Amino acid sequence: MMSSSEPDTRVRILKATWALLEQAPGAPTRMSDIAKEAGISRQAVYLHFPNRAELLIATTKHLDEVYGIDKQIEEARASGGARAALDGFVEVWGSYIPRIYPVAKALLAIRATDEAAALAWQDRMDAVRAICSEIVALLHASGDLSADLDRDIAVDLLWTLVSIRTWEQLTVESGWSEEQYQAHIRRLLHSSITAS
Amino acid sequence: MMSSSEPDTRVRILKATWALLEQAPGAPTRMSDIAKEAGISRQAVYLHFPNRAELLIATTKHLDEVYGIDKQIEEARASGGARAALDGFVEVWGSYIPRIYPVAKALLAIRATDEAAALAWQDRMDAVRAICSEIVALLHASGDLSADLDRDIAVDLLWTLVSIRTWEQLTVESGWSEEQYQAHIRRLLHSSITAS
DNA sequence: CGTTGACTTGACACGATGTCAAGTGGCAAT
DNA sequence: ATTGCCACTTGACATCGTGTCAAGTCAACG
Repeated sequence: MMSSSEPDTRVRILKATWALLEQAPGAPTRMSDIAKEAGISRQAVYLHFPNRAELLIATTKHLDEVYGIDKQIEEARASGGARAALDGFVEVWGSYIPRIYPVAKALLAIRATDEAAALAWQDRMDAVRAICSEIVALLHASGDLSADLDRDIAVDLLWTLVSIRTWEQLTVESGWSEEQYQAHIRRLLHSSITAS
Repeated sequence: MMSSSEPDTRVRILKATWALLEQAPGAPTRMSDIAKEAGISRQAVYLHFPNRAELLIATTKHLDEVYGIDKQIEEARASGGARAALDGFVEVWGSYIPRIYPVAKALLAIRATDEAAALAWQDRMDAVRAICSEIVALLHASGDLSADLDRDIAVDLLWTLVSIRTWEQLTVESGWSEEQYQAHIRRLLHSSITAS
């Protein structure tokens, strides 16, 4: 039987990484810590992931799968009109950010020194930007895009306002609740990128 | 003559740090690189700064002094009415960010592992927030603050929209020019936090 | 002339990543 | 039952950057 060519060790490592980062979002989280949490030796981690960066990248992908974020975003985008799509996106994405934040933060940190991590992050951000672009297109098509706003500019603006960094500043640094974040970002977007 | 109790070595180190970070905003920039750039031995750097974090902190303070940022912000705030103060702040601060960005980026990076760096950064951000708070107070006093915006919320929002992270996303990541950044942030603030 | 102080040289400890080599133990095919 | 494979373990080691320590150089200044 080759039902599972790889046993659940790989997944155990991913879950251990996730758990540790979630427990202490600021902490260093060494490879040895992760191994201990997964109940295996440090070297065994390297049998599954070539290095720390790839492990973190795999962890984010694992999270994407666990919460079917793609599907959720797709549903939000397809629901009702352009403005509803925008609001839906803010809600879905705004609920997702807090869940991935600890892992995203770690990935952002090694991005500075690791090329692969930088590319992986870039990929994710490009995906978010693509969604923003679709929403702006919807707004434009329905005449709901602010008149004095170039479409490319609107995409950049939307992408920045819903970015993880912005979320971080408003919640972690300013103490906003998840509800406050969503409500005020929604209002901010309404007043700045949609037509009055 | 004790005209200079400390010769210019300290300043040479600060300038070397600045120069290296500016040349290659993404690069690692080791202590040995800085020493070489300053034309001294690696150990000599430690005669002036206890560690990497303190060196980076001192470098940012040095930058603040070189460009008298405090004075510029003060001038902008005192010029004309509340809306003029807001615009002036965006201009002064928006011109300053690109200059300090390379050093700020390095400081942000070690913030994760270094307590002192985290505190130093916190201090700087608190100072920016204080300015945002004053501007919101001015807007409120002159009736220029958007009616459906709590004052605290407005401060957080303003602070986030003019943050270095937001600047980073719009210029470095989205390719905006300095002029585009200033113009669109100004417009964004007008449409979202001031009364129509 | 001698002392002081900034700087140099060279060595070292430490912590974390990543690599290498030699096991160990279970499970499966023949 | 024996053989061989495979995931994993154990332990050692190279590397790299930070920070420390100790001894020495050299010029200025009394």
